[in-house]
Amino acid sequence: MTARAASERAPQPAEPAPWASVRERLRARGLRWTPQRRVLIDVLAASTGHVTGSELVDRCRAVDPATVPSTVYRALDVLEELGLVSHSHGHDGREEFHILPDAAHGHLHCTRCRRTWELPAGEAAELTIGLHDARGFSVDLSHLSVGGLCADCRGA
Amino acid sequence: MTARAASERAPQPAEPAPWASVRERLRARGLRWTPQRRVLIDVLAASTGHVTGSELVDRCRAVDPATVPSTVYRALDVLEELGLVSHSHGHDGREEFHILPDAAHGHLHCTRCRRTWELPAGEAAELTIGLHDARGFSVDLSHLSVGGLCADCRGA
DNA sequence: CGCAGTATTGCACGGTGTTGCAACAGCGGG
DNA sequence: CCCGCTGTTGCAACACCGTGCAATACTGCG
Repeated sequence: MTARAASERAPQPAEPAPWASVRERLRARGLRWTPQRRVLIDVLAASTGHVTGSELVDRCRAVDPATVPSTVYRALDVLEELGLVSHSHGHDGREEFHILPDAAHGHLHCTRCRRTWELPAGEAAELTIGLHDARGFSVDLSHLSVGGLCADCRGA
Repeated sequence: MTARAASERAPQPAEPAPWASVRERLRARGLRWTPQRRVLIDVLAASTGHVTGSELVDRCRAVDPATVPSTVYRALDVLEELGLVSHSHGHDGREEFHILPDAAHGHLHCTRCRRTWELPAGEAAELTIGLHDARGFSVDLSHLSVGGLCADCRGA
């Protein structure tokens, strides 16, 4: 039966370390563990990459139809403080949440095809360092979102 | 005085060339000159720097109480195509319009004090060139908005 | 000057997020 | 095991912005 080769990230209910400790992390801050937050955590644990706010609201509603948007958004604020998600604004100003940011990075999004890519810190280093030296400005890479045309769309 | 050095593009107050020719520029494209657009142009000509969409709506309403938001936003779209304004998204995803962009440039905004600064193309050159070379991605500088902490707020 | 054609307007409605507030419910203590 | 403190929720209302659609009014033309 599938032996121990389970390390191959397969059927995985996706519930690794970070999410498991959320409850304790909340308690440690005097914050509370509620059914609504549990739902959101479940949804997040089952998602990856980028999601918009309303998308998360929808998914939560799928689990618990009684879900209310404001609660989800407020819960996301809390989780952002814990560093479990980060958000930035897409081309249209809509919120995009980034789940479990493994490393600070920005985003690149094509104005035409709307695809997005991650922008590792390294590629933005000269900008961040330059601004830091020249102006004392400390860039928040996770909120950085660079718009433009991707290679494919430039061709067209 | 200052002789022919007039080439130094400065003296005009708030109603220089660009706005005066808007009507012709619209006509040249088969677009129309309407009272609503005139109001917006007046408002824009009297403003400088950055303004949010709703701020413009308010100012237009001050001139003509019958102003409707959707009309203003659509007019702004048109003016953006003419290159008279450009917009980007502020820290909160709200639209920020930049009037009469003299040169492509991005924005820097402090997450704490909410002040914003312009980011001249030069300072972002390494980023834009780097992305162009490495990924064939062509950055749209005018939509670039970099968040973070300004020197003052970093101190605090 | 009046007409026809089409760009625009106004309006109503939809989507995404935020906020104030009263009621509720975790969580620790007695 | 019940109590109370305080963090949270749900609701309702609001703000900002976009869009579909029918009515309107610029514009160029005859």
